[in-house]
Amino acid sequence: MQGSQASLSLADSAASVLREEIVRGLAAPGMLLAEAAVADRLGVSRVPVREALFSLEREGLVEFSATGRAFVRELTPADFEELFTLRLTLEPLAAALAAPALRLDASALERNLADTARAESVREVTALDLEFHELILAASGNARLLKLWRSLRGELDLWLGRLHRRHQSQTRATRDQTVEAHREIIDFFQTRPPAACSKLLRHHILGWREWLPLTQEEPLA
Amino acid sequence: MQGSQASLSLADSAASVLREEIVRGLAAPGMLLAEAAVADRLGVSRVPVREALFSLEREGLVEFSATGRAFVRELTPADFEELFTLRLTLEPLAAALAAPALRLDASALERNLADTARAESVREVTALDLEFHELILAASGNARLLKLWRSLRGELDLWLGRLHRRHQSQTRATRDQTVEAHREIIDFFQTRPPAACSKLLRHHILGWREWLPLTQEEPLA
DNA sequence: CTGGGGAGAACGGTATACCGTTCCCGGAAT
DNA sequence: ATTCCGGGAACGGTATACCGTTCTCCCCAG
Repeated sequence: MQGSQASLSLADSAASVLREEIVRGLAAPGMLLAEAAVADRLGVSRVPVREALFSLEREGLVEFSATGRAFVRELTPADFEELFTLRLTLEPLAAALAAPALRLDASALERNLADTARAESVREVTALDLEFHELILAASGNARLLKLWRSLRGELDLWLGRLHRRHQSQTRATRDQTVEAHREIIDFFQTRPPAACSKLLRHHILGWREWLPLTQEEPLA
Repeated sequence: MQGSQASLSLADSAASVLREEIVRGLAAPGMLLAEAAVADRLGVSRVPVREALFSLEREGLVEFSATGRAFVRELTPADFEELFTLRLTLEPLAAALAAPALRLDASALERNLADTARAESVREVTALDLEFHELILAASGNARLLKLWRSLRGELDLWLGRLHRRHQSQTRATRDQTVEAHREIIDFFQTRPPAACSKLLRHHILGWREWLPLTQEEPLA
């Protein structure tokens, strides 16, 4: 599956365009996203843009000033810590809940893993990595849990994009490491009880943070 | 700081009105909330109503059909289980994170407790109860954690409103029980380590669920 | 009585326009 | 040079209008 577009509404496609621009770093952090300007640039009216901005706010990519102006989100190391803490809580829970279902059918995870093994850029690996985790959340059967996780995903994309842009990560090493770790996770789901899967996820995320090229440099202009 | 109103926007006030109607049960579950009809009724245009509906969707009080029509949320017992599971995860985490701050200053919790002791209706107790928990989330220092919890609060209000409307709960018993439990929680924060506070919150929530007059009757027309 | 089809009403998506507020920059006073 | 102030441009909040789609209900055929 690659499509996922299906966004017939201008609001959705406007959100897609802006999301892409923000995550790729084409829109500088702190930059004003004036409704009229964006609308003009995208060739639509302000209404869909307005909705798109609200969506992006929910995703954490945009923040509003007290007077209602939208800006590209600024990220601080503290923000990352918050995200990390929440992943560390939500994902092990999801793993425990999803274990029974994934024991019966881990084919979606397997497909993702196969795709990851073929990935040819860090960007691709990162996207598939997040997708892998989202599959576990989805398999948890708790729709709200998945929704909460998704509300964090935009910021995650943003962070990873910035980090990897700054540090030219090694594609091969990144990919192999990801594949190996995910392989182990799938095997756990197939053979170990839910509690073990939960703990493994926790360690996986701890390791993920360890591995990230985190530095407290300036927020990147 | 006491205000917090400041909602000059029609969108916000429209959301408030609708929220109140939904939580109080004046708007039946499944009822269509047509933009034009609501706008007409509230004496505003469709634009602010539209935004209000999106806000309420984020709060879980409204759901959209595939074609974009807004309906008052229908709740099933499974929905409640999801909420319960998430509280059971998020709140102990928040308690652990908030413990250091609350050890230094639990005055907000104390004030809430005093108010609760004076409450004269189940509705009041319930509102103050949720407020108590939200104070802990706020004290965790993790803004996103608080945001996640808040995104569940609307549904919680909705559930509790329905349950208590159906079962005429005893005000005095409810209040005394709540005060006692919250008293213990505050004391833990003052004297025990974060891990103990975390566990207590977990038990508190387990007890809360136990106590609720849950029944699998029809979804209540 | 039941199922299918069509017409009209209902509804949401979007464009455009207006208004009050906020923002920003330059000039004047210190 | 710095601060304060004012005015015009920029921006968001809202109202209104139009259009295509979806719903709904009734009528007709079986």
